[in-house]
Amino acid sequence: MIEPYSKKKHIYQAGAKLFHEKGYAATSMRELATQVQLEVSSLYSHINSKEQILQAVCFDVVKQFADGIETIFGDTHSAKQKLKDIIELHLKIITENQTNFNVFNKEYIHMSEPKLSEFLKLKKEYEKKFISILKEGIKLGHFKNLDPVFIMKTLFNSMTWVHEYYKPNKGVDLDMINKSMYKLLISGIKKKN
Amino acid sequence: MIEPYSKKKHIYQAGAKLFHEKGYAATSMRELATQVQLEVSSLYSHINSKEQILQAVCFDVVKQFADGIETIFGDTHSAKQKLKDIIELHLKIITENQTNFNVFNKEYIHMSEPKLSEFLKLKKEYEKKFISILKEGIKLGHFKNLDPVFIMKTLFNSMTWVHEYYKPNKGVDLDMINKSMYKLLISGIKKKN
DNA sequence: GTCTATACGATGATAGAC
DNA sequence: GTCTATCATCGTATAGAC
Repeated sequence: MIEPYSKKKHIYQAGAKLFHEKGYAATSMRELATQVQLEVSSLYSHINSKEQILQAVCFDVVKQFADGIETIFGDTHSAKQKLKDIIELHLKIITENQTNFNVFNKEYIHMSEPKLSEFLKLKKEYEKKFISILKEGIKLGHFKNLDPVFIMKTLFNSMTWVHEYYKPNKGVDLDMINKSMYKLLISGIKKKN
Repeated sequence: MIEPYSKKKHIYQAGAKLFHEKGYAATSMRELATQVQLEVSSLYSHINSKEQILQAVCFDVVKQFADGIETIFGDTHSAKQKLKDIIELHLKIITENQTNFNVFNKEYIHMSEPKLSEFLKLKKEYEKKFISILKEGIKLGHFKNLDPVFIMKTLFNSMTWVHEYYKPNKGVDLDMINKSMYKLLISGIKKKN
């Protein structure tokens, strides 16, 4: 293996899993220690604090969003194509980081300052680019004339649950989810006649 | 006042607010006591446990959903009209119970058995009625032929954030949100040409 | 109903031996 | 790096005086 087995990584992953299942505040270091078969105190040879694990997860995910939107934002496609790419980006991140995305989405609030503000800043920058793409599409008359913030929030939240649905070994793959979600979000529930 | 001031109700409301702001597990009884200007021990003259507050909130909201969908399910409207009513029901519950809805949506997991199972049963029953309405609309060719579970989950989550947007004193009222959301969900982001 | 006092287990984190 | 032992604090909840 290029990447050698790392106990540190193991602790981070087990931590994220517990945060996902029970919530950050309800997860104890003792439980995490049990999961990775160490005594509690031994954890601290690998990490500095419980919150450090949360920070790593949240920043990892928010950076994936930031990088993704920067690429989309920077290229020369139409607003319509960019929106399609954004939906694809979301679904890719959510399905590829099921555990981490959930922690990012629900538990970030438990970070303390100054990390919390740093995190929120990255999130805000992402949203600004998202909104400006929506604005462009509205201006060009391709998207409905609704508040872009309203559209963005609706879109973002509409996709937050898909990790529950994603079962790649049972025939529910990313491509199928992409197509269904795109149809639903772009042209709505109503069937054309 | 018809409804006399009740310290018990005050405690429940303050509790829900804290659960909403900090999460159930991260909220302490000491903090709640401070909020309602009592000593911790005095709280227990009004409530039996912290979890009791969570239970009250979660069951209150899930019953609003259950009652609402039963009415919609039982009447003679078309599937299209029923779906419109469901969207309206969601938005009404979310905006009228901003704090409680959030706790219901994010913190229910912290209930212990057997209350948790009881709660999940009510939620499931609600979802079944929702799905059967979607199935009917699909069968009649009014809705797109997508997995009704996929549609339901997307719809539900797309609306979970609107309490952040609802500012009735600043011109953002329920009627406006209803119209925007209906447009967006039924016919999508794409503008007709 | 509210208080003071307290029970007592769980919490995140550290010290120091090996 | 891992352990045992321990710390200080906080958690929910109770007992009993007033």
